[in-house]
Amino acid sequence: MDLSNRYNSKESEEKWGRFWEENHLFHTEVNPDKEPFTVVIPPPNITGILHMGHALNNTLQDILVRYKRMKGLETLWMAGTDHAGIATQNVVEKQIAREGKKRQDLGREEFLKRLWAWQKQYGDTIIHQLKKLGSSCDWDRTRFTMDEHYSQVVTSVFVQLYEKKMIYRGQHIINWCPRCQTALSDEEAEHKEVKGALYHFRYPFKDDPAKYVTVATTRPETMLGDTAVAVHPKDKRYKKLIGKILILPLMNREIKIIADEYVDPKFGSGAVKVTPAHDPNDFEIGKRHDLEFINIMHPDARLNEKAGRFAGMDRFTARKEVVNALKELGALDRIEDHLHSVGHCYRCHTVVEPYLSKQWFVKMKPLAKPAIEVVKKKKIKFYPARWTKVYLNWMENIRDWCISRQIWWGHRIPVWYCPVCPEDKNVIVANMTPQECPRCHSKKLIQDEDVLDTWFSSWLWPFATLYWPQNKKDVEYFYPTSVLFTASEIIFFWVARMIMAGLEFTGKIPFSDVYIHGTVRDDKGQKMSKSLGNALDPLEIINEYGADALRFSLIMNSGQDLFISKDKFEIGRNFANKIWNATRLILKNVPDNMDFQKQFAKLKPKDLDRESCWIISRFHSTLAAVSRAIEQYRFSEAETLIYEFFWGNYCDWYLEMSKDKLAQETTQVVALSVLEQSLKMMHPFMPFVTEEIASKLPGHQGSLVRQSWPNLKKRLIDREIETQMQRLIEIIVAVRNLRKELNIALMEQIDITFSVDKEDIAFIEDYSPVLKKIAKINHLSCTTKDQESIPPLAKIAVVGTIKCFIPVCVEDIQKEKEKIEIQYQQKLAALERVKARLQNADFLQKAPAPVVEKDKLTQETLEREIEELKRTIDRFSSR
RNA sequence: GGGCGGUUAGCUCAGUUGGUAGAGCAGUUGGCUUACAUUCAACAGGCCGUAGGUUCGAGCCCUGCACCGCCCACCA
Repeated sequence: MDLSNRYNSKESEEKWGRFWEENHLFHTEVNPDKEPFTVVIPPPNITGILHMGHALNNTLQDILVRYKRMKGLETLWMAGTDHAGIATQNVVEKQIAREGKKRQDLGREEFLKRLWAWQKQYGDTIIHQLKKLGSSCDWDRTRFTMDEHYSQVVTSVFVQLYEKKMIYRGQHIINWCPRCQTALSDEEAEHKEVKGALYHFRYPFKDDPAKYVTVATTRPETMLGDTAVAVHPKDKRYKKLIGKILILPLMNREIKIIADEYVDPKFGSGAVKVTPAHDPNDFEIGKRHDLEFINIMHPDARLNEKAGRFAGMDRFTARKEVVNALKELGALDRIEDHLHSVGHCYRCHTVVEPYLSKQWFVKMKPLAKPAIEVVKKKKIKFYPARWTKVYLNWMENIRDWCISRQIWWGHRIPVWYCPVCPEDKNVIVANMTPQECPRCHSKKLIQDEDVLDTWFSSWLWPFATLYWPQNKKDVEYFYPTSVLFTASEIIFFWVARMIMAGLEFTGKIPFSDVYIHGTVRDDKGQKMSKSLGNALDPLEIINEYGADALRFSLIMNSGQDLFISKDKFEIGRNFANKIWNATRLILKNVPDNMDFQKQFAKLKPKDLDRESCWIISRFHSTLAAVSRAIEQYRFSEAETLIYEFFWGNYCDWYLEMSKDKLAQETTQVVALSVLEQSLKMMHPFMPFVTEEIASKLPGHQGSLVRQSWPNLKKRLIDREIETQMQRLIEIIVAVRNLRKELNIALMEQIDITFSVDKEDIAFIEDYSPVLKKIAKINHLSCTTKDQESIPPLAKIAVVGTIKCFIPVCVEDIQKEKEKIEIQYQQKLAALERVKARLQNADFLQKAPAPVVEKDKLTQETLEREIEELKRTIDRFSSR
């Protein structure tokens, strides 16, 4: 067979990708004879394209899934995409903004049409990209979070929770994104440390305007909505002032001094301005003291008419203006630098505003309780285990979940309001659009405008994708799923909520293992993102290096967080190429129609040479370790083992030792068998190249996908021979060392003598043929230690108890010595020159710094080299 | 404020029952040996952050400290 000396990744990826898909090799069915293994994909958002995080996440899943499939389990990897409410709506809004339009210009219906069009296009794109990566999902089952059935499940789950009184609607301070113009959950507000300022203001007393109370804030504009000042009830400084009236500057509103335990007397002045409509703590204080709630802001964060003369200003403009105005009034006490954490929208990074509004919430405490239990009882385990604590800590302090979003793209909240019935009795929650109000039979019902949080659908993913609850057969067989792969950022958003939903709705845990992998960063440690311009595009890497190279290299680096630069992908590409070329060597030498598997089965140990026994033993040792590593989710370790075995043992030593025996049938059979078994072992990691190569082996049929994982044969593991071969390798390295020292070319035949203990004579004799061949030894003599006679002028290398030496003649040594002495003198002279230059520079102080630096470096280098040469000369003299 | 992770060769990192420090890349030297220059051979390079402790023995276990990074929290 004639094969190119470079592995062509593009060609075979296209070929095998198509082959797998056309033959539905990843398709799964309920099969009572087989044990099921299920993984659900973390559904990528339909916002755009595959990034490195996806590549890592899906490679990890694919390795395990392909491994389990080969182990004979009925392995379902559920594929799909997420509608990603806010994120997708944002990108489509940007798209129509280019036409100069807003979503309101299109209207809800038209806008949603655009979104569905987007979904059609980008949903397919991302699936296509997952396929290019080699992901072996059951594509026949591909789901989308807004599929009809899936949406029904979302609705029914909402209704269920509502009926259990676990969903409620209420006025609360929520995180509001003024740009997306929607409420966010606490998790969707990312807190970042920001250098801000703490502004101290003076609020004068009504009855004595000369006196005042100092309060502090990081958001001056909110003072326009203040309705009280709070102090700690036991604070001596303020005790007698409680109940007094202050005049709120700029607004000239009378506000009372109230006492509340919340206030920390040690912070600032010990007095707090209270803005119940714009701060969660103040909101609570406001409720406790029955204060007025003044909302001073429009949804887009411009101030409203309640803000007096500041109305219409953006919040940050108003911030400056309020400070200026207070300064003019003499009410500004001081401004301090202040480091504090500020919430940002996780989708558009705008500073979120604590905002009072009416939203839907899920009561989380009752859901969290069993979800804490299952993790504490180790029904669900995190890998690495340290994430358990992170999970538990969050769950134990969980707060209610704001699930309504003021956007259009998503699952519409299944709530209708009757305009006739009174305010608190007008809510109708139903699975289907109700025809009339059950109380007053009015037919003019109005549906809630809002949609549900994206994660309110994602949390059902492990079972809703199986057509729960209708498809009992699939659910019973494939659910609970086996393991979930995700990044740590997603634990709260998704993992925790899936556990709660699984327990609440199916009564079962959704998965038993959670594998948390690292984040992909650039080589400087920054998160990869399009906006930073440091993102490496997986598709570009696939194009340039190949999908297997991408996969292999990513996993190689996946111990913790990954710091990736482009050149890291060479290791995978080179390895794929190495496998390819090893195969070329073998195929060149074996007949096309050889039934090597059958012949291998018939081989007896006595038919085999030592190298063959060794490589077979090494294969099975590696296989055992690789299987164990995969089962324990130690994927990078598994790859290292494979790499060392295939390149370091099979190619570097076995094939080198066997090259000239490849005409012999036994060698052919062993070489081919180990290759074929190795391909199977490597297939989960590098599916394309292994398929391509396997297909070229004699007698090969079909695909590796459904072949079985190599059988571990412990009796073929021979520790003894592995140790012996290790020793032999060390000896060969030592001999090569000698040649290097003596300047003898690698290919030049040499004579060598070994001086060994008596019991090692047999070892040397046994291995002498291969030793002579690999180390290019012409004449090999062996003496025992008691009668050894090493000539005085020999080069000696010691390997354990074995000494090897080559005699050398006096002239050679003399010549070499002279050469080195000349070098030594030259370097010494050079050093003197550099030193002189440096001294001169110091003295005159006019040499530019780089020159001095360079000379210093040169001096260091020279000194090191001189040291080295001196040592060499000493060695010559001691002989 | 609480919690977690890291600190090992110039760079990126392995190092799971505590037993004489490893890989890849970069570097130096030498090889076009018809499988592979996406290669082969050889070399060099580490008080394993710091101070103590446990132990016959610590990169690994315990304690303190320093620096870096991450997460959580109602830090007006």
